[in-house]
Amino acid sequence: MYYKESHTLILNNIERFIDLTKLEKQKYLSLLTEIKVKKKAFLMQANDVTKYEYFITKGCLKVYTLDEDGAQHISMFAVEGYWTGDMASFMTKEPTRYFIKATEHSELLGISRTNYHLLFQEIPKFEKFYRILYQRSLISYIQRSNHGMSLTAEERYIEFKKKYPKIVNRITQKDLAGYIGITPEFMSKIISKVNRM
Amino acid sequence: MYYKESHTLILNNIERFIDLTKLEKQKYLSLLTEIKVKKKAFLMQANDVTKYEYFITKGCLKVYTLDEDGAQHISMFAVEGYWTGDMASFMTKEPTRYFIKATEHSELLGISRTNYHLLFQEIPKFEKFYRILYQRSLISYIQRSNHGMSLTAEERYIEFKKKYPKIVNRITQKDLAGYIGITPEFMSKIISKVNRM
DNA sequence: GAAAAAAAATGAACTAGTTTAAGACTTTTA
DNA sequence: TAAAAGTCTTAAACTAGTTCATTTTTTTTC
Repeated sequence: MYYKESHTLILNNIERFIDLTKLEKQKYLSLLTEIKVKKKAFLMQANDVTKYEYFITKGCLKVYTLDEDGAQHISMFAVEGYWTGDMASFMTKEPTRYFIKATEHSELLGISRTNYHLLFQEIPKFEKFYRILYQRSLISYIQRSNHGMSLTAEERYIEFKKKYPKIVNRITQKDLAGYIGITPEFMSKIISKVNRM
Repeated sequence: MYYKESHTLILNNIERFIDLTKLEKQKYLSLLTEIKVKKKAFLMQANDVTKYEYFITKGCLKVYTLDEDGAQHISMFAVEGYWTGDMASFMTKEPTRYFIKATEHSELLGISRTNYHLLFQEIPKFEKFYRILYQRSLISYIQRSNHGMSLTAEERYIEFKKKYPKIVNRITQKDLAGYIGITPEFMSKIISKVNRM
């Protein structure tokens, strides 16, 4: 039995934490929707009520909010193998404050709210999968929220490069600045300084 | 059937997300350990391998890391009704980088690593409980990590007061500075400025 | 309840990061 | 493939936040 590449990718991701029978895999895959997003297109915009949670099988997207001055505060870059979306809006049906924009042509698998809840009824061990997935994300966000408030911008940049060496080369300096939490001008200074060292 | 106050508190917390039978409640409570921590005593110190995850039934604790200069970077204040610990160390058995210190005489219920895993075998619906608990924590940490890098210290202070009005009065200004991510001196200036407004 | 220790306030000199502006370089689009 | 739009660099003037030092106030301890 062969799966297409995107399906292999998502099943491998899930089988890090739980085992699935062939039948369960089929059932699971049947609950997903394939989505393509062209470069510069939006997967989500502020005030949307988001209907899906997403798994990226190809490409790169940035998740961000806009402040009054129009500056982008980027909360994550999502590439192949990452999960993304706005969980708050997904769960509560409240409109989102986030934008999700493809920075490359991207392909995703989405699970709708209905199917997300159905999934737990049909294959209860997905509770375990999500329990562990959220637990791990939580660990890294706790760290990020601390570092954001205690490290200098230069230290955060060096850490980002170490933690996500593959992502650095796929995004613009401007977007990286939006993630690190500084202006593009200061990002430019930091990079030239760090490269000189 | 009556439960003691601390047991009522933790059961109510759990029953926000799942229903439990009397038997399940008894089973669950039997897996917990009661812990008391005197003011200024440590529940956890860097390099410990943490054996428990905690639920606070009384008191207040601060969770923090120390930097090279000895400054405390506080990641949370845990009061009655909150869950705390170091999930990374709890899960992986790696030594923690965190300190958890009681800022008031505190009482907690702890679940050991063994019992945590046993719990999922004995009462599988706890997977759901933790799935939702982690999901909600994740939502608020994502927000905090963004705000930490995009709001000014004054904005973060105002937001903290709005979000945790009861906690503000229980902690020192110095500790609040460690949470906001600034020096105690600048915290003092912000507070006097905001009060003047 | 006096002495000691810790927290809070204030101010002056400093540094990390912002703003504004302008020119060079790169990518996108027609 | 030329023009337009966006990105990157540099620099000068500025502001948010730090550091260090001192005094006052509050809390802890014996």
